[in-house]
Amino acid sequence: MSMVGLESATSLGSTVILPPVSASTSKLEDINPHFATSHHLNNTYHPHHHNIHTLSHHHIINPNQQMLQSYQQQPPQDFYLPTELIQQQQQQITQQPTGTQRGGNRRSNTNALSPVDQENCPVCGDRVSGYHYGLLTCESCKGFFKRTVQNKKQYQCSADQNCPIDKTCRKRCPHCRFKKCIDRGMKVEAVREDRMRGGRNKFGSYYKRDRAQRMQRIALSSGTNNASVINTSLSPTSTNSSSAGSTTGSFQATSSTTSNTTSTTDGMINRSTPENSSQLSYFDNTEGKIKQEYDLLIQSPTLSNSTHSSSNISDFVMNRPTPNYMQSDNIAALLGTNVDPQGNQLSNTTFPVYACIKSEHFEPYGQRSNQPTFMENFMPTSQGNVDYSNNGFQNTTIGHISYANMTPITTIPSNIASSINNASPLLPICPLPTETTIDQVFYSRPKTTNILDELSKSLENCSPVYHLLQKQTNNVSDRFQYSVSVVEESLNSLVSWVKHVPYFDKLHMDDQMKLLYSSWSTIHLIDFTFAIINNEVHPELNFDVNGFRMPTAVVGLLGCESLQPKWDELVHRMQSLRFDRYDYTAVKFLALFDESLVYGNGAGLHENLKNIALIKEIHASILYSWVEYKGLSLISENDLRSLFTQIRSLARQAQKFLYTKYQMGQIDCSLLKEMLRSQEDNNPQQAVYNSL
DNA sequence: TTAGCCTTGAGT
DNA sequence: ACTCAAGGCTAA
Repeated sequence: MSMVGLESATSLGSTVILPPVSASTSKLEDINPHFATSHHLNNTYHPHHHNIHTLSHHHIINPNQQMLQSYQQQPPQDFYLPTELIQQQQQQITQQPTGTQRGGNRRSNTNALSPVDQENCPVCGDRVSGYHYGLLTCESCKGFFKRTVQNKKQYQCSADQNCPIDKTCRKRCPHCRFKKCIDRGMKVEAVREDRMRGGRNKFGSYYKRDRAQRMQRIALSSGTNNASVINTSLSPTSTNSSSAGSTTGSFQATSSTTSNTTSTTDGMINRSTPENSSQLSYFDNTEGKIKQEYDLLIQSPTLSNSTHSSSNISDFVMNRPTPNYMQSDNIAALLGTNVDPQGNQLSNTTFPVYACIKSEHFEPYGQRSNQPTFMENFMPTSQGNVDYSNNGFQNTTIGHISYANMTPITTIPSNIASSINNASPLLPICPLPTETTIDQVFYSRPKTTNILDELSKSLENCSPVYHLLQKQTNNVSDRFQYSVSVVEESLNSLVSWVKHVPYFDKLHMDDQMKLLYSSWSTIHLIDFTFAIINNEVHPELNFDVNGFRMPTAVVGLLGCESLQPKWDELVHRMQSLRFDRYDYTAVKFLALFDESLVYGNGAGLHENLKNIALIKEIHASILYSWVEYKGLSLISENDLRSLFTQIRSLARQAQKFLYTKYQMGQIDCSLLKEMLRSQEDNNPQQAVYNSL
């Protein structure tokens, strides 16, 4: 083996790994402080200590893995290639000479139209050798992932847990490499506990579907003589009628041209995890019935052969984004999904990182019929009261609000039962909040805990503003383009971060996207404004290389320099209110959980939010906490609301400015374009931001 | 330890 | 019979 980078292999268990490169060169996606230093793992790998520690062995659940990240340009519509074309393409793949498809050299036939040929490993950028543990990866990352899970290794990063990972330096920091594997969607459950070889697992159908989509995208983007066939498949009649659960979207012919070049420092890594990656949804309740259900399934023989009805939990285990967002599932893919094919909400789902599974082949699961289905766990039992101890609502609070004393109902009239699926995941099963309930929630709050305290913990996951600014120093032609590139990076960071925000991650993905669409510019402005007034970044950017200067605030204003006077006013007001980190946290989360924000004036549109009640609850709680915090300084709630509104208004004006730039074709960033496009998609009749 | 190649075996 | 994603083996 050739020695790569700073690593040198010595004797057993003593590979020396020198410190990774500077954190400033890391990818935003790698910054994931939620990544648990698993205490499930036995072997702690300390590169600097040259030894291996043995820790106790017990399972952990990493709440971070609710959603898979996907970094590919996403389809505008939910349509598919004709089955014949897909089959044709599959034949091209399978008609390769046997014996040449081994290991890393398989799929070397360049004529084959296969994802394996087209993709780079989403972890390190090396050549993909096939699906491994839920993801198209290279052989080395497959092996690395397998070793890590099988041997329960625990690594330690000697830097800031955001080391870049690419083909040349993937060996330097196994901690960050594994983190990236997880972040990109590799599934520890696919590593067999009993190490049984061969056979198939329940991911098969997912791989098949994903492969079909990839081939479709490849076909669409290749612009070959298949084009005529493809185009006919894109008729409007086929775009909106896809059956839920059967598809995961397809690909836009023009979208792939810009998707893989998003500014990142480890440019070798294409954004190439499975688009619309499905995820395993799972209750974060070790004792819970849901997990038992999950385990039962995941240890089961192949699902496709199971005798289960199609409506059992298996439908929820591998779930898909809803077709509604196929036109914008760049974000959808980044967010992942926690909705089931029927569009019901899967809330309170987390992902078992170190739940390495037993082989599926030997595990009996005949008792399954005695287990409640996933949805049954949400529903009242017919025998009596709901058992909250096992349904995921146990000890649930919003900040300082406890719902423990709520009385569940035992039967639900059919006309309101359907609303339960859209109800707050934080509420016990209770079809409609009563006045009493609301009173209890909002006016009898114990002061021991605070939702902002809870939410603020997730801020550790945010990329600092200076980091965003630092990363965008190349290929910048002018101030506006620089701003746009930073905004794009900021959006990447935002989407990464938001997945780990408490409560947000429990929302239906449709809601998550709507909130993101309507809050991104405000959050971006808040981040930059606070960074400036808090002296985290210099108020002026000076580019020696490019020869231009600009106020940092302009970046916060999405490149709109004419808004600077208004921004100055805002800052003046913030400073007069002694705007501090707590205020920053409050405003940021108010912006995120703002149901009234959705789509500008959005008359009635907020009703489209599936979890409107929860979002309102959270918003109110945040405001309450903020008022409480500011209470001693003679600032009224209205002052705070007004400040928030002012920030939001400014951000929307900036967004309006950017939208005109977008219409003029001056923006070439995929995420940003999606954000700007969203206002068209969702509100074509209204000039969304006319309400400013 | 890594990573490329090999073996396996349920699914098709 | 073939596929392909698991696990295994082993040179570096």
